[in-house]
Amino acid sequence: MSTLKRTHTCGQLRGKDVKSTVTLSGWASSIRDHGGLIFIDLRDRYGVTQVVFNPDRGKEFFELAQQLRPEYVIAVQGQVAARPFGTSNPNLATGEIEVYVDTLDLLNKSETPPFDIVDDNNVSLELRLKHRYLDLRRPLMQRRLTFHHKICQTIREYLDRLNFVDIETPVLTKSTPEGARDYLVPSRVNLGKFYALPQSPQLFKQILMVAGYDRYFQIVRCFRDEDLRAQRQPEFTQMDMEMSFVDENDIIQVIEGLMATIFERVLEKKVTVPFPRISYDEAMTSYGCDAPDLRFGLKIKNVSDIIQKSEFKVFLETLKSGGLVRGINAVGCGHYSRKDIDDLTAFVAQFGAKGLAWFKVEDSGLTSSIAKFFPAETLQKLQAYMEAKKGDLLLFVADKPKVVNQSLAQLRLHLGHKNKLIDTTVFNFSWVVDFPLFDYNEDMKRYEALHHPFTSPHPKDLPLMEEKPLDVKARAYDLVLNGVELGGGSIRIHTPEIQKRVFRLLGIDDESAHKKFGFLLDALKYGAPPHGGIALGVDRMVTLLLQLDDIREVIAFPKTQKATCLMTEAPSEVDPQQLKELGIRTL
RNA sequence: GGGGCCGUAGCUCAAUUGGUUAGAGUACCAGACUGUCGAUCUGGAUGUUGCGGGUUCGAUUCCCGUCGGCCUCGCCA
Repeated sequence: MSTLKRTHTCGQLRGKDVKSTVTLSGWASSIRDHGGLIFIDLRDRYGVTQVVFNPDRGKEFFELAQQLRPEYVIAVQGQVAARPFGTSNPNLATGEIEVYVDTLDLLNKSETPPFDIVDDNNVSLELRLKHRYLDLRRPLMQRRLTFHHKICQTIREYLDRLNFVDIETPVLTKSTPEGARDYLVPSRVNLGKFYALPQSPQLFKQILMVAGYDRYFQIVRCFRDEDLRAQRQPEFTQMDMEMSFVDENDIIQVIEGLMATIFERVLEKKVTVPFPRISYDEAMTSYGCDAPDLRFGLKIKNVSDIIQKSEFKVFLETLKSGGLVRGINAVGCGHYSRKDIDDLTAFVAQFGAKGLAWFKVEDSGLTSSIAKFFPAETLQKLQAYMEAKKGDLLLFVADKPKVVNQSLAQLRLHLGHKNKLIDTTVFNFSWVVDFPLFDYNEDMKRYEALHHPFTSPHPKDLPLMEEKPLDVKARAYDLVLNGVELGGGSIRIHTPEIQKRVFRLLGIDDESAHKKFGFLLDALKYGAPPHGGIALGVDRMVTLLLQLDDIREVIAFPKTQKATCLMTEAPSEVDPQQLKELGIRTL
């Protein structure tokens, strides 16, 4: 049983502490045994302090010190001393001093860890996740999780200051088959019935507005049973908020203030507000996607008009069947080889593009294997319109709008990274606004909500709803950082009449609307205030602010791509008795 | 559900065209060493080449299946 209790942390002692007697606890990190003298880097969450064992200060503890191995847990008591001249370590915050140990307490041994507990150990994610307790012991991971904590703490303080109330919403709730697949939880006391884990607290926060909590927020776990990506986990955390008696600008201002506060307090950086706003149409036209990376150019241009004066069948037939021909000017890529262009063609093929037409810009103008199908005048127009100079490479995709946009959006990012056009030191925020309210699903032959079915249409578009639903704009807004959607929100529908009209357009009849969302429709009847809100992906935000590209690097216990936890081995089979109680049988 | 990459010592990797004793660095163990901080020096031990099958005189290498990890398309209101 240890009698030593720490007086300081391992990151605390400085020159001014010399001669004081201290006790430190932590993990033995680097052990350097010189035979007659042993140096150990003692590590805890706060830093590293070098402790020195000298046989002159007690043989008993020196012999014990010889038994120490990496990751043994110890407490030491001793005297702080300035390091001898020339031996201080400028890489360590505590590098001016060391502790001469008088008493050593071995609190616990450790097996040899499967990997070194250091920042740059270069170990596979698989092994790190299996022994996450060791991985999280690395200072790097401790800094990341602490950063995550500070972001959340700042969010809470900021919103509290603005009178927001943190209110918890249920985790066991009702399945809403719209949107992502639900995680289901069987109910023992209601055999054959299921709860769902929330994809977001969307409906509850609207209900809270009806209940008069005009400023709500929550840092809340959300669940979606869909396939994983580096940026996507089945459970993730959202900063969710909702306000009453507001319009788009109020929400946007609160969030801009929040981001500015986070940058100031946590990153100690300035961020310029307000953030630029770009319409959905402009985003799709110039960047091919609704979350454009505005850190670089290479804008997409529509050449459907210009190339009508050509004999290139691929282009002409695409236009005839309602497709588009669009392209980008890959500035300075005129030297690309046949193979380089083949690689780009293969790249866009992933997104459905059947080909990639190209022109190189030379002294004589545009050259290409397909140039012969284009009149000289058209080639000149093309070059001028694409703002192409000698040495540039023009790349075009002809296809259905969806394929053209996605291919070029990805190609643009690919070229941006490949040619180092992106300043990775900047944080570029923008709002994407004026989204369409509906999207047409070709496979299902029906309209779908682009955002979600509770998003309010622009009032001026209300008359268009039934005749031209695709022309109706939504009062929705997405926050984009460096080409990644940080989150989105909208002003909601607050009258049952409009909500019913939207449901009807989505093919949800009154009966099923009542079954699925009856409680919301009921609530809207009893004096629902106008309201709106937003939700931001916290893990995603932290990842971006730390300039990482994998969300698992900032989540303590993430899942693998197959949605398993390598440490706990969840999910796992359960006792047949458990299933029996739930009235469930596996197939 | 589709496409791709990977799996060799505790860890990170190598191993010629398929070739006979599967190597290196590091970690580990032992010894030496009173100013190291990636300690150093000397020595030592370490393999179901993910698993199963096939082809072959011979498989880490080629083929099929399977398990696991990663990337990606679809999916993610």
